[in-house]
Amino acid sequence: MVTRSSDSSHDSVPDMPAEISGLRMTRQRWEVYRLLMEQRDHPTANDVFMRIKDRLPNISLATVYNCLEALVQHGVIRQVNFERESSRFCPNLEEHGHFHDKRSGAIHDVTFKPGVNLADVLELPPGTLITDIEITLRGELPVS
Amino acid sequence: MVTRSSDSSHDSVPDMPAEISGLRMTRQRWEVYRLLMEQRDHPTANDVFMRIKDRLPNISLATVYNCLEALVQHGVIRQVNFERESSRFCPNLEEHGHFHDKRSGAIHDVTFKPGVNLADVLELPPGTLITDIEITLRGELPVS
DNA sequence: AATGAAAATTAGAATTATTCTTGCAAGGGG
DNA sequence: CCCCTTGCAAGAATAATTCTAATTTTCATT
Repeated sequence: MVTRSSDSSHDSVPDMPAEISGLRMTRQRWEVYRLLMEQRDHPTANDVFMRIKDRLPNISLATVYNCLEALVQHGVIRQVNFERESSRFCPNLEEHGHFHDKRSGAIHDVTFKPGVNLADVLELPPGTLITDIEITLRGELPVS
Repeated sequence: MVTRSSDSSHDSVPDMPAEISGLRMTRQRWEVYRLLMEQRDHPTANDVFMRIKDRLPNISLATVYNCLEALVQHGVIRQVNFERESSRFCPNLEEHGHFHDKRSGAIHDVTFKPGVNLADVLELPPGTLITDIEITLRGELPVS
């Protein structure tokens, strides 16, 4: 009978670092972060809550919200909103938008073509400081 | 003492049409629509509710929501979301995004530079059908 | 290892924007 | 004028998120 070793040197799960981007790591924050990195399908807070119960059976939903907020505020993950639906969370820190495929319900990351800078294609007064951009698209991917 | 004439021929307020874009006009829908056209500062449903009480003292907030929803669904106005804040409403039907100025709190419409088509600058599988695009920016306009 | 302050977690209550329900009113076609 | 559909009002209900208060953990320091 094989059981999970408490010695992490023989599996692929990385050890929890003391902090990420200045955010002190706790067991809960780490597991939330790890889950997002491993399942990059833009889960909601409640999705995270349900999925994480395997590893942290006693975690509360409020803690999931707290962890997600802390990770967002330290720039480790991004929060994504579609209309008025529940917020979703995304570990992709590259500049990108999100495409919501009406057929499958899935959300896909969308990048700009090489060399394109969004600020360059918009009519903005010179000197405008852009701190954050959010692009969301809805539609249907080709059936292929 | 000058009072508002019940004969509309001498002021600039347009008469209520029977319908707009296939949506049957009612007094409530018309006043909501007119308010949005006249005050293009992206009000929330509650803003509309408070502002419209002059003209329709008995309107209910639920009716404001219903009217806004009907107008949105008939493509007469657009619904705009910033993060998880209350939805805002916008009578500008041109393709445009929204810039939220952190300094003043105001929201400004932002258009693309001439000739730019967003679908052309994004990496999307050929054949993707885009039905809706939402672009929101946050930052600071120059002090000027 | 014990101590104490600061930070994090938990459970559940509270909040807020929005939607739903129900009964009534309006209005337009026959 | 009557019927039937549609819209409106008022308040209840819902759902996502945030807040509160009490405990627990962490971590620096003794």
